[in-house]
Amino acid sequence: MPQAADDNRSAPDTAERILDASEWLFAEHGFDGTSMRMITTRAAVNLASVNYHFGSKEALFQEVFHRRLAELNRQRLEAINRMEADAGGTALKPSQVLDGFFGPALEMAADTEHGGYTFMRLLGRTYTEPAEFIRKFMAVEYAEVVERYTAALYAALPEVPKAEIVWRLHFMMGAVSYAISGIDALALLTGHFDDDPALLKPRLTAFLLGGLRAPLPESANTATRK
Amino acid sequence: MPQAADDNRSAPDTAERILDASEWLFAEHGFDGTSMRMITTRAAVNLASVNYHFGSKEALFQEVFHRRLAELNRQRLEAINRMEADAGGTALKPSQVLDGFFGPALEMAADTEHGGYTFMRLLGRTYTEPAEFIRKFMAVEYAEVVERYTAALYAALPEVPKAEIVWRLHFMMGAVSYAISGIDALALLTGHFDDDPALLKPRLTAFLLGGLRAPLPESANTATRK
DNA sequence: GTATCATTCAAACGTTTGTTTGAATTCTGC
DNA sequence: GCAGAATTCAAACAAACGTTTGAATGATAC
Repeated sequence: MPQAADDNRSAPDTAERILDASEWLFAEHGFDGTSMRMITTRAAVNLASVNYHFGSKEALFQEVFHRRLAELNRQRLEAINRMEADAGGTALKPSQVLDGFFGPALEMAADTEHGGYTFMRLLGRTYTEPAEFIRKFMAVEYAEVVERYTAALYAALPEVPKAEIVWRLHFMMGAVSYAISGIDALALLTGHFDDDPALLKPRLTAFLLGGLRAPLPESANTATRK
Repeated sequence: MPQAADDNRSAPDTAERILDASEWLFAEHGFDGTSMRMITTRAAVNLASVNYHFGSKEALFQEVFHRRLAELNRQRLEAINRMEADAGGTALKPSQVLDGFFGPALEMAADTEHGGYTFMRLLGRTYTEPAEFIRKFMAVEYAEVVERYTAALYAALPEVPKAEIVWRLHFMMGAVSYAISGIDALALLTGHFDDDPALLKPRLTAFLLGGLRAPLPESANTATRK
């Protein structure tokens, strides 16, 4: 057993090396496509050290997510707390809400030096991997943030039915996920891609806002706000 | 060897049973998470019959995709051919282009009886699985359709820079993919989901059109159309 | 009915999988 | 420097992996 599971100071760097190596490998090959030997080889540690430090492959996978998602959602909550305090009881603007929610994710995705980009690629592909144990802890990790931001969107768009907002948030998450993790696929489908990556955020924000504020479909116009 | 690889009449149903079983399993557990024994057990055929009929697990995976994508893209090409013929040289409306491209996919996704929904879930998660051999044949399978539809979008939105259109097409594919394959994830994040699935298409179309026609980001306003 | 093909089957192939073990080593507090 | 805990290490474990084999069964043609 390691001295203390949550104390990063006592464990020199073996655990961290494993996290970094597996983060990249999971993003590249998926959970099942990544073996313990691939991980320990890339991290340059002994094969048994994963089980020693994390207990199992599944537990390691969860820890890879927890490390980043905790920070990501902390930033999101901080952003909405600050914005709502500044607004003093009045509703936020839709663009503010989107910025608070997707901004931290896009910033993390822009960080190619400390693994942020790698993790966001992993996160994108994990949304569509419906493995049981993954979905469970994702729900826990996201619960508070989703509740706060959907409430903020309800207030920001009082004329849009709540069900519509939930759907559009879902669509937006898909668009963002693709924007981050599917760049390779895009390049493959449309030929080469010689564009400035720094332009991603304004491009994406414009697109999301357009979709979020789009006119309601006819079938939804008759629905009452509940 | 089977009598004839492309003659569905001579092979009774073993090959088809394998395709149906593996389609569902690949969607549920991914390529690496699905074993030959899971496939042959679910299809109720002998273990060796996959290699006999398809050659290998990878070749089976490709055939699962080819079977559906060939039909999907055939419909897409038929749709754009018909629309452009009707338009007689004038540019199509953006909503028409989107309908031609995403309509067949959404219809397939609505078919829960013949595996269409299962396949679309599989397709959604496969976009984010960057396995080498998968990306290769996806590019081939999609080449013609993407070329035709991007060209139609260029003509439909002459005031929008081409690079912007390519990006927005990418965003839209992400939104659609999530809309189809990520419903479980959405239900998990936002609580239960008591909504009419038939409303998906109008909801999604409204969102996509809003995003596609959104005002350009400031940073792109200065860019010239190339 | 016999020859010829396609297909199915049970069994085994050699690898690779995640995990465990117990001894060797390194670190920590005194 | 010594006791005791934490960590690393090489080796092994049973189980599962994709694929191959050769004989048994099925269907088709003459």
